[in-house]
Amino acid sequence: MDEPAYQPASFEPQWAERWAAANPFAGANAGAPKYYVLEMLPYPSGALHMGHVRNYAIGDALARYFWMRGLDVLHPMGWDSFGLPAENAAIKNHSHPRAWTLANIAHMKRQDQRFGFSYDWTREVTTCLPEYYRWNQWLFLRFFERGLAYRKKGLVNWCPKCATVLANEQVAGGVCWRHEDTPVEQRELNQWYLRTTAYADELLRDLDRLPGWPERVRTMQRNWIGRSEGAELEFALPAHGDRALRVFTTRIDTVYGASALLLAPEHPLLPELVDAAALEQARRLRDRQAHLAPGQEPEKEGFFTGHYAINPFSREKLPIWVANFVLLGYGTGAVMAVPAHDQRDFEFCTKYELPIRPVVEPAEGFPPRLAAALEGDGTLVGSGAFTGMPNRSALVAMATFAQAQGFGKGTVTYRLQDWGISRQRFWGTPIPILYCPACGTVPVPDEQLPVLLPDDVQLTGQGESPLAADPSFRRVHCPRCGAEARREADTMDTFVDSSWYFYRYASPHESTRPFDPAAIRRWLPVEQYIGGIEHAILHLIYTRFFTKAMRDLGLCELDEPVTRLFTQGMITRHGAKMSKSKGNVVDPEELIQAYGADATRMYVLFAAPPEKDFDWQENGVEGIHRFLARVWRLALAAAAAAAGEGAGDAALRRKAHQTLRRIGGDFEGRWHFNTSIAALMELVNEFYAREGQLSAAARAECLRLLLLMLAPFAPFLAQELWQRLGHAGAIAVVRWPEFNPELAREPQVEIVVQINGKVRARLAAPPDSDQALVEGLARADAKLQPLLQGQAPKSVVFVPGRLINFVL
RNA sequence: GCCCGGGUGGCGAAAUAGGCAGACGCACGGGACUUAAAAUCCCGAGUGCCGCAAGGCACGUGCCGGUUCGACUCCGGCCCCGGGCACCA
Repeated sequence: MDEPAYQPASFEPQWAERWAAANPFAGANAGAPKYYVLEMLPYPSGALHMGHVRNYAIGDALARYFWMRGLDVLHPMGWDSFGLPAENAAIKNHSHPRAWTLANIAHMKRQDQRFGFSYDWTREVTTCLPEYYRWNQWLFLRFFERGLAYRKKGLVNWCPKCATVLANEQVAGGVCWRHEDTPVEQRELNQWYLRTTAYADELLRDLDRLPGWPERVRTMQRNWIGRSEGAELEFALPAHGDRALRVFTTRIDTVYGASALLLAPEHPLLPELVDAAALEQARRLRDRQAHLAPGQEPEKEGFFTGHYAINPFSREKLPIWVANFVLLGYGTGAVMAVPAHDQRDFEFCTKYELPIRPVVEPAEGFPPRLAAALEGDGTLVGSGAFTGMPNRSALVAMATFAQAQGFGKGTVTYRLQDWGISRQRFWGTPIPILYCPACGTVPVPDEQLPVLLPDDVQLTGQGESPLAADPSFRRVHCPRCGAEARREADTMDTFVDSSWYFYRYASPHESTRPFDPAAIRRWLPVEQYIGGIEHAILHLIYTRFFTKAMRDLGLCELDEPVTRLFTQGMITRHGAKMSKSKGNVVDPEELIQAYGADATRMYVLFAAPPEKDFDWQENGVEGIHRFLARVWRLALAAAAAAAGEGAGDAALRRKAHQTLRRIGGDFEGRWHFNTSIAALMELVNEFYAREGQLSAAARAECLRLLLLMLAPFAPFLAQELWQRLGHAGAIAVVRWPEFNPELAREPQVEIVVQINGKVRARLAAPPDSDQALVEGLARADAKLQPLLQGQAPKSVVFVPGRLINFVL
């Protein structure tokens, strides 16, 4: 009798529909300990790509496993649906960004459901809908009240292709994160900022409290925050009354060796010091700096301003220069040049023939070269009252002295800067602020939220925010004085949306506040977050900042939002990242057509450990399809049953329980699902090898275990066979089987006998045999006698169940 | 330059107590079934050498060295690949 062939298309869609209509998990383990597994929400660009499939296959396997382990699992999905591509598509199609976005969401949601991912769709969050973005506005206002949101005029990164401002985190190597061929320009604009620097220290310190995060990500965040301890010093400007130049240094111990003060070309004091021609020269230095290819270091350049400042320690008169390598955004935008103890200062001062004076004598053992003096510890020389002091001590003593004298103090400086969130775009959350000629900057009152995006708007992709050109949006009355006022026309960076979306999942329909604190206490923090490494310093710093800020606003009680973070590897093809422009994309939809959703997602897990990059293999999915068909035939075959106890029963049971141990270990440990799946294949191979020697009972029992273990990886097949074999209900809510160590134990093991590390014989022994027994067996072995030559071994190394090694 | 990863068959990989290197799969070869093909099932396979054969010997986890009875695994030095940061004072 022939069983029907394995045709996933004949049953996957039906289960997909049933699971979409009624999530089989919902409420199954209510009241049990919770497990919040979260995958980074996607931008609805149009269709799922293989990266999504990998991300969701990992999350879904975990969700399903922990469900079966009896935990109350929260596994939600949503849409990061504001952003530029929607706006560009709208310009192209003469439609509204909303239409394009919502159509994409509908399509991608169907794809998610077709894959059978176990999301709780009753918690779906869509960030471009007013019911979500009004809480962006509400949170912004709370931040504003606390001084965590503020507006300032300053130099910002501008991407000409995006036609908008970018945050520092969105610029890498001088180019836009979305347009890697487009250098970012500097513009001076009035922009809104979130005060991430208020949490710089905590964001850095708490990285040590995130052992569940990859070291790589923590390192990247540490570098990004870039804390350095040092001192700020004031250098008086005698020609400018009581004005002074503030300088940050980590080497206050070298202050007596300063030869000049160097200003960043954009330094705000510069216009007071020099004439228009010199300002123009400074501007050119800055521009040349901005247009460098990534990784390129320009030659040090600068010019003398004609002014002098007084070294507060030595009272020496130092020339003030402008230097291209001094950064306005770091420290105070001005440094003291100590050429004897800093490589960059050395290059600069050598070029412009400024004096070079060592003031730290290297400790003995250092070669008497300048390079050695640049680094390393030593004793101060030529440093006034501090001469003779070890430089480590001087770091503290001189800062203390400066503070006592009132011209400086020890400080900490961060590389991290405040997060510029203004975007000159339409498709984003409107910033809820008004500008009144009488009252100034006025927040929109809470009861007027949300500030809605208009439906009819001219999108051009040029110039300032499209909202600025919409008079009905812009014109408004001041809520304080009633005078005619103007609305802020910029919208928020979409990274604001994604900074707290997973809080919203906990109480997605809350209509009076962003989320219900009780629901947050129930579900947060996220036990396991899964996503791409590309967000290591964007999203993953912003969301940590939001958590801390919301905590200080009394909205939640968390210090950190995510306990464990997993960064999945990239899928490449022909060695390159998949992209439409390279024409090397693999469409998950086509794979479903050809091999089914189970095979597609299972291959992605089988191809490599999930944290590793892997290159797409054309016939890999086919191999998994073949395996699943093997399972199908095995489950539905009318196998000849052995009478009574089958000769293969014990061996199959053993293999099944060994598999249970391995897969359980993979889920609790490293998530090397490739080996979990390999273990399942071994089990199926064992089935085939033992076919005909199995009792009906043992066969049914092991088949049941196989299906349960398959459920996290190929849920449709597991469910379909579960039903066909006459088991009731949803396999997803069946308890994960208990591992039985008795059944998994080998009846006997092969012991490898070595002499001086060379394999000389093999012999069978009970699995828990002790050293004396195995040693006795080995000596009794006739072959071994001549090799031992009657010698008593110096020592015997015994590894239970593995080997015995005689050391002669 | 600094900081993280990584380097194992034709390919993806496995080996998480320092203990049989290459599980599992892809591709490949052979056989069974078939009129035939596909599908399926079974078998083979790191490299080299010896042997009619069963089998045996040597070498083998980027390179060099060390520790150890024994090293993909630990230690020291180096090479290569990928990623992050980078004139941060």
